This record gives sequence, structure tokens and C-alpha cells, in this order.
Amino acid sequence: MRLVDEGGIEGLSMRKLAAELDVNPMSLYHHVESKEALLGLICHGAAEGMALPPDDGSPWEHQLRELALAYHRHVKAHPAMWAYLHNHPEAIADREMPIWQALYRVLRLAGVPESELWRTGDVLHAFVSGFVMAETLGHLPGDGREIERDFDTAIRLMTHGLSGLSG
Amino acid sequence: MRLVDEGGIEGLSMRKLAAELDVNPMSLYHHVESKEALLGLICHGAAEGMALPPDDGSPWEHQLRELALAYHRHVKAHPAMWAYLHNHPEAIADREMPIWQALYRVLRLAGVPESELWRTGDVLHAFVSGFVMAETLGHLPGDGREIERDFDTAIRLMTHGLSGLSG
DNA sequence: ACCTGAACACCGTTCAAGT
DNA sequence: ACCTGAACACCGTTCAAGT
Repeated sequence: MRLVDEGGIEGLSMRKLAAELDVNPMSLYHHVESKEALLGLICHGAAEGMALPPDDGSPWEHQLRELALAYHRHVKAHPAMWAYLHNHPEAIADREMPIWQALYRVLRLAGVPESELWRTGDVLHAFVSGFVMAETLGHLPGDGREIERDFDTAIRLMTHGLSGLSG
Repeated sequence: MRLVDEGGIEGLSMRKLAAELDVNPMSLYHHVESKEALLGLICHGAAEGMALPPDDGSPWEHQLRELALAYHRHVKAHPAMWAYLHNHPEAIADREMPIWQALYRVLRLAGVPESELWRTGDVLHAFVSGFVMAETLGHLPGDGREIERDFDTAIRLMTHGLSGLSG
């Protein structure tokens, strides 16, 4: 994980990792099937350990914002990993993962029916991840304060759009 | 471009491309500074040639939908290129590109003020690209008809959210 | 200005051999 | 079960030499 944070996804090579562990490169293949499998395990573990806001009884709009902010923080802390994850979503496909359960809880609060939970969650996640990745890569113009404003704009756009759907 | 479409971004190597052109691998470096620069040129060219719906005088909601659908089609035709572009947005950073001008035209129709054009465009693009990439990678559940419905849901969420902002 | 061959410093992975 | 060295089939790129 440190190798990915420091040198991007190409910063982690089987040979470099083996060197860090003072071990033969080929030994790794006895614990993991391939480099892809290793990256999958790294992503899954990191996403599972992501800090999530608890249910504090506040309105769903506020809790959705807090959840998006927690996601935002995690992506900013591990941008290369999330860029990879964005193109290899299988690693967080499990609906039982804390990150999804937290989102579904908020969406239930927002009145999204059980049958639409996965669909709505996927659309919202696609939106937020698209935005956060664009920001992380420096694609968005303006300084830090303006981008914060953009993020708020985006969250309001989503929550307003969401109430339009369920209302 | 054909190499990228067929074998993903790793499908294009300087050596393979040189072989296709019946030329020495090193000759490529007299026309392009690096592999990254080459990929940038490929992406820029393809994005510039993207088919865009003309202004047919219909309401902005409809035109935004048509624009999103055109984008959707292009991504589905060149998924690997867009996945790369998603992580290397410099290649389409130029605000004068047709794809951006088309979006700004629709946003003006929607009543977005000139000072908010770039910001709003970036947020919407981040949203749509996040969604389309998730779909392209098979991250979204359901069959083709359901995903079409998701896409409509997403567009309505955006347009409704957008009118909430400017209204 | 453009092309080339040899070389450098890397990759992921297979395989046969070891404990 | 786990580790290893040698080898295979690749990479991007530099550099000196050619036309």
C-alpha cells in the first residue's frame, strides 16, 4: 500500500515489493495468484478499513454529505489506489461491505425503496467517484476553497435530484 | 487507436505499434516525445472527432440528454481510451474543444451564468463520466434495459438538480 | 531531419529444483 | 507447504552511429 501511495500503481511491482520484504520475487506467487489479485486484495482491505460516519440521527441530506466527505478524504489519502479501483470495481463489488451498507442506510432514510437501493447507490457512487477523481487529478479549476464550493454544489445537486426522484 | 480498442491501454506498446508500421521502434521517438505523449495525441484526436448533436432548438433538458447519449456512445465505442482519459484529463483540458463548447451551449440554455459555466460543466462531466465508466466496466447490475433506465434516472437527477441550483 | 541497432534498466510469470 | 535461481517474453527509453 505504501508503494502504491508513493509511486502510483506502477510504483508497486512484484520485484520491488519482494525487495522490501527481503524475499525472492517468486515467493510472492505462493501467497497470491498474480499482481492483479494482489492489487485486488490491497484495495479490498483498504476500502473495508475506511472510516465511516456513524448514524447520529441527523437528516439524511446531512448524513449523505458526511458520507461523501468521508469518501472524499479516503480518496485524497490514497488517490492512486482509488484511480485503480475506479477501473477495477470488482474489488469492492460485495454489497455487504461497510461502505455500501453505510450508503444504503442513508438512502433508506431518504425514502429510497428497498428494490431501488442498489441501483440508486451505484448511480450516486458513480457520480461522487467521478467528481472526486476529477478533483484529485487536478482537473477542476480554481483553488481549494472554490473546489470545496464545487463539492457542496455537487452534493446539493445530488440531494436535490434525489428528492426529485423519490418525491 | 485500433491497438488500444483491441488490447486496452497495455495493448498499445511502442514496439507493437512500430511493428504494425513496419518501422524500427525507436523511429517513433522522432515524431513523439514519449508513450504518454502519444496516448495524449490519440485521446485528443479521438475526442475532437466525436460526433455531437446539433442545436435543434429543443428544450435544454432534451439537448443535455442527447449530449450525454452522444458521450455515452463514444465511450462505449472506445472504453479503454476513455478509462485512460479519465485518469489523464489534460488531453481534453482545452475549453475550446467541440465537446466542451457543446456542453457550455446547453448550459447557457439552462440559464447557467457565464461565470459558473466551467465549474458546472466540470461537475456534470465528472458525474456523467463516472456513471458511464461504471457501466462500461460492468459495475452496474441488471441487463441492458435496466441500465438504460439507470442512465435516464441519472440524467433526470442531474437536470432536476441543475434546475434546483439555478432556480 | 529522419532512421537504426545495440544496449540499459526494468517488468510479470513459468518452471524445475530445492527444504 | 514454502522458497529459490534461472530463464522467457516482454517493456520504455538512451545513445552513438548512420543517411
